[in-house]
Amino acid sequence: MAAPSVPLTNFVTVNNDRYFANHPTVTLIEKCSNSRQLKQIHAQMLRCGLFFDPFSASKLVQSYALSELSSLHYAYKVFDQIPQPNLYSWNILIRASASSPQPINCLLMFIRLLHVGGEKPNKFTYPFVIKASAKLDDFQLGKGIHGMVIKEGFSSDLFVSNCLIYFYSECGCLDMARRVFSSMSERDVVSWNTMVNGLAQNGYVDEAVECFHRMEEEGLKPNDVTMVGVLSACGKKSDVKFGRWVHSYIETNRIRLSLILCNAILDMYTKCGSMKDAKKLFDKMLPSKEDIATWNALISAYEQSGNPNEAIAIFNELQLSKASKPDEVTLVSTLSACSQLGATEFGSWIHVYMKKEGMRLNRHLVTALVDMYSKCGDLHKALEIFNSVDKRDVFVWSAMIAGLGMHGRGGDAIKLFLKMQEAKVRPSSVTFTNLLAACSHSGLVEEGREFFVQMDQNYKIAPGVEHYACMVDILGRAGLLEDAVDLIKNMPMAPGASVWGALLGACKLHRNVDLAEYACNSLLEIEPQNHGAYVLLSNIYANLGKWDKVSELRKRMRDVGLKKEPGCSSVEVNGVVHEFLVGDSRHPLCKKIYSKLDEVAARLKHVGYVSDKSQLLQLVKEEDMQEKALYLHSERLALAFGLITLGPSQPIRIVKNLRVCEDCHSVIKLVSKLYDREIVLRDRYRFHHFRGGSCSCMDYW
DNA sequence: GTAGGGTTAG
Repeated sequence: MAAPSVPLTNFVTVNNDRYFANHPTVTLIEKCSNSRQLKQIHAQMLRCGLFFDPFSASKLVQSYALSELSSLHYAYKVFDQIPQPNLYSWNILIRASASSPQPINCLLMFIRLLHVGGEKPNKFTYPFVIKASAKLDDFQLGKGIHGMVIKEGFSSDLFVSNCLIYFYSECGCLDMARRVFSSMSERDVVSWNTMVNGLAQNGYVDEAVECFHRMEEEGLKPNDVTMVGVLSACGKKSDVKFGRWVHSYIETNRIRLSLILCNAILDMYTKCGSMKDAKKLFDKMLPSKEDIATWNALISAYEQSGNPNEAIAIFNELQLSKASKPDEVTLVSTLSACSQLGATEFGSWIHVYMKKEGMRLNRHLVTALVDMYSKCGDLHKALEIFNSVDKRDVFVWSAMIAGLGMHGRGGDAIKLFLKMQEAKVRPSSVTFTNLLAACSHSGLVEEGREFFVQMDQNYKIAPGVEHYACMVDILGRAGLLEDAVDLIKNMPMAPGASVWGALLGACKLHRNVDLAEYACNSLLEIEPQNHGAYVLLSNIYANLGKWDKVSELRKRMRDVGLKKEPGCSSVEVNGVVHEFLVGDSRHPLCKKIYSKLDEVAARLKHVGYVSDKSQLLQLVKEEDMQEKALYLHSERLALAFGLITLGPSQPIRIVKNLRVCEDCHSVIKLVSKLYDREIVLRDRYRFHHFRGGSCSCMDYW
């Protein structure tokens, strides 16, 4: 005789489950306050046969899968013991899996239900399966499910439709989201919220705001979730005036100030550049600090307002206080702060922390890691992360293209862009900015021109002012100054400061003084306080020996109350970032640093090196002092400190706030050879990898 | 004869 497939029991399987609906043991399930009690009831149900009643078993599965005592894994095991699970039980697991870290299980269960379930999915099944498709970012799958929804007659269900709007928005297919939304015969607040948020998330910010107004007109009362979407749109528009209006709207309409809503307001002010409003709100929020979201808001506020040191200080405070555990959002912002500082060691530490905590890499984290490793000079590591993930969205691709570009690997950036197309990921306007910047760093003129045309014609992305600036940069660096000027003259919008800045840089490179004066004056009309413009023009004059013009310019700077932005370089040693200003003597190892510089100078002289003083602002007339001024450039102090403190096999990674001057560039090249060191320098525009006496930029920057 | 959906970040 064949062995029975179910455990041997004396109990009879009960098919008429109605009988047990109000069984006292079943009603006890909901009263359990810990998992031990739940397991006791479970045992009792097995003993008396109640477990084999589908209704009672479903209540048990529900408790395991969805209550605070939940263990989805255990719920699955219990489910597999039920001889004939009812649709309710199936739906419980489908629902719980959709919002679990492995939404794929939701679909596996759905398929199992279709094949062996013996019951058809109902209106409670579909919303979760659609949600899981959205979380898996699987457009084809979701579309297929949408087809089933129509076929099975659930397309008029409010919940199903709302989920479909959510799904299509998540996949970036706003046309379909709008179509579902407008085909609905009734819409509730969730329908509107999903639409407002979907529009805002996909960058249709004006339409999101319009949708919010329409919602009001149609007599629906917006709630906190609606306002989060509207604020997200404000942040993306950088429209602080409207943002303040929304803030007061929330207060006058007494909309529930959930923590997420508070954070969204905070975030909006930060994005609009109003740290004053942000700080005011944050101080009011302090009592809820044990919540990670509030910490996140503060960290990201500092990070996004250009105060990365403060952001990291808050992160450390959070770690020390143990008030709350960092989550994905915390790490994204903190990684971004590391990117700004070039703090490789701290950034890598966060990466290790994530692995240790078993955090799943979401797309935001992947982007942040790729960005951090790229900007900290470790392109190899950035590529490793990029290659290790199989789902890449437009942000991940764009970040990697930017990374390759800033390291002077324009050709590889273009190859990656082609791969991105093979992967059928639609490039955004940011992708093209990064791609054009990559062409610029590598001097790829024809490729740049081609992409500039393609983005408009093939991808229907109209070039913005930033794309024009890149294009002017590409043409200008290559010496095609006339083409650059033509392009500016034919721009459909007013050329911004970035466009004139690019032209000015090109003029400096090619020593075109007339055009430089024109570019500089145009730039100063827009930004009268722009240090860089004065410095660049002054360098051009100095290059040509027009000292009278230099001093005239210096006077003009003084008149508008400007000082040259001091050069500042940093180098990270053992996780600590050391900062040096030009001519700095504040560092405790100051004496050693200067004697190292003397040694470097002597060795350089020995190999016949002569310094190039053409780029100095004419601060000092004496030859001797001029040499001294170069000598004191912040990147050299950082370099000397790196030589003293880092082991011979450790690369010296320097971050500078301004562009590296030509003389320092030559010196660092020589040092990399004489001292057999790998030196990575990040300046305001790009990376320079020095090794064996040459630089990855091929002296083109 | 049990039940469900939408929110902050790069």
